[in-house]
Amino acid sequence: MPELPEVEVVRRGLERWVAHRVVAEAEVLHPRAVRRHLAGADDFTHRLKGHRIGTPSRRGKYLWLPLEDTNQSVLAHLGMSGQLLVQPHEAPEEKHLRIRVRFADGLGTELRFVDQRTFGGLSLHDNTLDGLPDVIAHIARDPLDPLFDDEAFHQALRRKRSTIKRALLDQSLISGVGNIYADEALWRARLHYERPTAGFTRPRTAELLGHVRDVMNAALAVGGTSFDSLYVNVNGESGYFDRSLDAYGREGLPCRRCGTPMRRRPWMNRSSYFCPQCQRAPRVSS
DNA sequence: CCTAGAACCTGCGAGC
DNA sequence: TGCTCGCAGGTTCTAG
Repeated sequence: MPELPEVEVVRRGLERWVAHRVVAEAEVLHPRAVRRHLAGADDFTHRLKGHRIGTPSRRGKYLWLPLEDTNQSVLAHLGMSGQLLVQPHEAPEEKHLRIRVRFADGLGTELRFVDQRTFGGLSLHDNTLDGLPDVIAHIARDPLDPLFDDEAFHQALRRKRSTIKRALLDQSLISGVGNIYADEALWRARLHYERPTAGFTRPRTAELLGHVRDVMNAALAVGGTSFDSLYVNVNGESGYFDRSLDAYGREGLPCRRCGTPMRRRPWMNRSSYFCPQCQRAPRVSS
């Protein structure tokens, strides 16, 4: 479940159902799921065994499980279709089950990484001094992080010679925003996705960040966005925010503000949804 | 250095 | 019925 609210829903589930348990055995069923663990699948399983899981953390769309009494964490990225599920041992194997982790306790459940498209995966890394897996040191803080620096983000926008949606999706500037929440925040802010970032004023940046935070918090409150069974929490349940989307997926439907039919435009191998009336294209579009 | 675009995967629904 | 095409919530590498 790709974007920040969906990943945070998963993190909370792991905190409740997986934290403080000791790994008995891990099993890698598809090598691609551990490709970011450069030492390979055998090394991954060997190093997990016998360690206790600490409190799960998250930055943007990445989450990680610290291994207590080590300086390492299991890093997880869900990619486009990854799921982390807590399942009873006897539950039938999912079609795209890639990794299984069993625990040394009598709770009767195991952790499963299921991923249809295999863009996601698990890997083990050393932590930096702030307790962050070293390979994601370049990922910016996310907008729900109390230490996110609004002013630094604004200055970064001004320096870029790019457009606003590209910047929102740039995980080294601001993390956790993906295609859905970018379109939602831009609709709320009445900004066209191809607005150049260089001309952003401080109030405009502040307003946009406010909308990013509002839409993510609203989604989080109802368990995230899921259009289908691919995006679920650790118990396999869907969130409800798809009912509250104002832009994403609403091609041809009336804008909820002005009634103008919403449009979809191919953009960066995906789509951008916007209201042609409320979100006017910049005069010089590149 | 920077930015834009393609590549990486599998499956589903629409259209022929 | 069955084929092909376009599309899907992300990241990363390459070309310019």
